[in-house]
Amino acid sequence: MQPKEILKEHVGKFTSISEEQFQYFFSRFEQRSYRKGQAIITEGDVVDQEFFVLEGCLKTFYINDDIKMFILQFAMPTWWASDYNALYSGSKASVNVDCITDTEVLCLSSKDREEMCKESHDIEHFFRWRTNRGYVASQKRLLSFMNNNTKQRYEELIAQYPELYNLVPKHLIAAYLGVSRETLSRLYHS
Amino acid sequence: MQPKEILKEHVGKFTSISEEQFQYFFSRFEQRSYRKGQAIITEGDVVDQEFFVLEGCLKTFYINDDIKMFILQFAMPTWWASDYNALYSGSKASVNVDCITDTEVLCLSSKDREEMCKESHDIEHFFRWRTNRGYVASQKRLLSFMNNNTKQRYEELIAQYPELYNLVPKHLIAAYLGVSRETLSRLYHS
DNA sequence: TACCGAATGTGACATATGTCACGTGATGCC
DNA sequence: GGCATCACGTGACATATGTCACATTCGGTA
Repeated sequence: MQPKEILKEHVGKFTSISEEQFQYFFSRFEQRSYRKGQAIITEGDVVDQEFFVLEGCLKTFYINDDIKMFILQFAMPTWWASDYNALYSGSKASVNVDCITDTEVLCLSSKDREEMCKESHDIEHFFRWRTNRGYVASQKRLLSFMNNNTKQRYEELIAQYPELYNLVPKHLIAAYLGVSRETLSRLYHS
Repeated sequence: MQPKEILKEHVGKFTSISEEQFQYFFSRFEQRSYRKGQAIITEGDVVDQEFFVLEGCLKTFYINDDIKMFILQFAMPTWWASDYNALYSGSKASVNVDCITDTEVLCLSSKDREEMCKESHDIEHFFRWRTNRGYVASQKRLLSFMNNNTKQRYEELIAQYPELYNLVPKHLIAAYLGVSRETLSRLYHS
């Protein structure tokens, strides 16, 4: 499927906009290719863009003072990634985004997003529902963190994204679940 | 401060709308009073309203199969509370909302929210930014869960809401932090 | 081919946390 | 006044998890 169609199908899930308006919407995105391992956002960067994944897989992560990595999100196709705290507040990035595999994204600047939201009620509607969905997903993950043990969270993750099992090294899965790689390993080998 | 002024100041933080439009916005809310301990949303309910806290304190919580409570949010004045998963998806409530103290809220139905968002671009803009803020707060809490230990999370919470220290029983603080009340107690008594 | 580094598994041990039990003090209600 | 309930602290112990150390496997590369 072409990038334009992927985005259109995604937008169509939340709102109905005219073909003409979609063309305009799409024209504001810039397509980019990244290689496996490449960084997209690094801690301390000025963040003025967000990324819609067409193909491949990104991770959003945080490195603490003890050099431990925590993964906030794996961004699979049709998911958005950025440092939204920095993006919305104008502060410097406190999290990193990089590529787990070769990845194709559509990139949208904050300036373009806000301009389009101002010009078009429909587009603002789309972004409201996109964030609604993100908020609910984030709340669900929080609840899962408190309520489920590591094994349950692992199985939940793999059930939701079976492709992660072969795509992503286990120590990254562990960093997403918030446990050490040893603990994850012992979950299903003892 | 009057309810109308509290809401107006809150809305003004995210968007600038005309006095006339704000009057209309406000007219769609219904003010309600609840008593300490009273339930506002119970698991299994149909959820078609959200609540803006004017005064007092709510908690949003989940009870798991082992009858353990996990608190997703304390809703202080000018915060919103509901089961947003249920509210946005139309499913039945999976979380509960009740009153920690006597509480005054402004209540808005989903129907009214969506009607107003459709009628008014400015109001849709407001709700987009409200959810943006909620999303960022949720992400921060998730990160805090993974990165900080219980003591750090406790101090972070009290620094953010000093009034909680005297307002809320310690076992509820523990349920927010995701630890047992005994563990919380030992944090600062041993 | 030989070597290196990354990913993974696993044993040993320390630490954090949960669970259960019990005691105390404060509060509210009959 | 007396009783029940709740909030809270704390000791004892089990369990889960982190940390450190080391071995193995596998791909990629010189």
